[in-house]
Amino acid sequence: MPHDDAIAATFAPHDHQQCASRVLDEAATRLAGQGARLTPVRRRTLEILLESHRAMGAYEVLDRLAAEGFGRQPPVAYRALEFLVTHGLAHRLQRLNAFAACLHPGHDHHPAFLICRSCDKVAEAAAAPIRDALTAVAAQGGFRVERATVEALGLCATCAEEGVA
Amino acid sequence: MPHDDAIAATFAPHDHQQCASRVLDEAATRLAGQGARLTPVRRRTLEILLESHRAMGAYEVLDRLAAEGFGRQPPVAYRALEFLVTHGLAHRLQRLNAFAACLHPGHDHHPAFLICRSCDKVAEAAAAPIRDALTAVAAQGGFRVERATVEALGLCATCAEEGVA
DNA sequence: GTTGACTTGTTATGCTGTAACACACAGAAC
DNA sequence: GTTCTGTGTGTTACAGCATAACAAGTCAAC
Ligand SMILES: [Zn+2]
Ligand SMILES: [Zn+2]
Ligand SMILES: [Zn+2]
Ligand SMILES: [Zn+2]
Repeated sequence: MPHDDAIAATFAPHDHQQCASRVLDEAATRLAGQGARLTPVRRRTLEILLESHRAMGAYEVLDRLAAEGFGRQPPVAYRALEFLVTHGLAHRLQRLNAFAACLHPGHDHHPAFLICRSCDKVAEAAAAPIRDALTAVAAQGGFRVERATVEALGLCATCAEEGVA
Repeated sequence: MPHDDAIAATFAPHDHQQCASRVLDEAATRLAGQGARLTPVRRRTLEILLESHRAMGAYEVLDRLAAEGFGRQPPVAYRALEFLVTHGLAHRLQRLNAFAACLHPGHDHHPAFLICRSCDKVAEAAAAPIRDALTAVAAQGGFRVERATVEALGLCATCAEEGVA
């Protein structure tokens, strides 16, 4: 589960090199434990997503892969992305038709997303309290929630401090 | 705001004829008050959405409109749908790339959606408690939520009673 | 070394959404 | 009543997102 300040850490300036390589290590370890293979395309795709905290469209990822000698047809990117999502290493953002690397693989695989409309960065927030509220409201109507999509658009602390309205 | 049992009412069998015409009346009244025009295409589009409690894709709506003598090109449907969404008479569902009529126009324009995976119907739930939880979690990270997308996939009471797993 | 599961690449196509332009029509200005 | 202006409706053409179906390479297991 993300710490209370995992959100702020995402948006604030930080040693992103270390941030990315930590996630990559965790990902490799995690996959090894599942017997899944982090092949070159898949690894490179994850690295590309990890270059920033933004979400990227599949075709944006594809352009990068193609430029580096991988296939240049859509399924190449979509398959790698689907693999990452399936194994909890990336998330899909419905609002953006885009993908973002998961920053704490192995924890909460259906987090709430906070998308800054100014810097475009995406943070993952603990979904449990939100899911609880949703489940409660739904239960009053006899509805059983199985999966929830929670994506918030707004302004991050860093952008707010810089005076973005 | 939806009543506690507005959710159940959506999924359970009911006098949908009356359900639809009530919404249509409210919509007309509401638009008149805003000086907006419920033209034939727009009205028909809303009626089509109101035929069921399901969400429809823009092209599905377009086919219907075209069959009834309206234009057969995508912008015809997208424009009518955009108008309805802008005026709070319909909602867009991100997960489904689809649109559904708003069942209580004028109340909570950013509800949480409950989508039944069995009967495909969509209900609107009170978003306030969920938004509060989300806002609180985000605030801990310094993030200010402006708009939130909350869409739950699950099973409605009616389908559950019918033994759908 | 052959089998079979998996991965990666391709071509082709389908679904979703928008930009730009032409015309019709209503109400205001004259 | 004519002209102007804004809004609405229709078109063509295109952009962006996603998948189906097939071919060929890899690699461990047998
Ligand atoms: Zn980082
Ligand atoms: Zn920001
Ligand atoms: Zn109804
Ligand atoms: Zn149902």
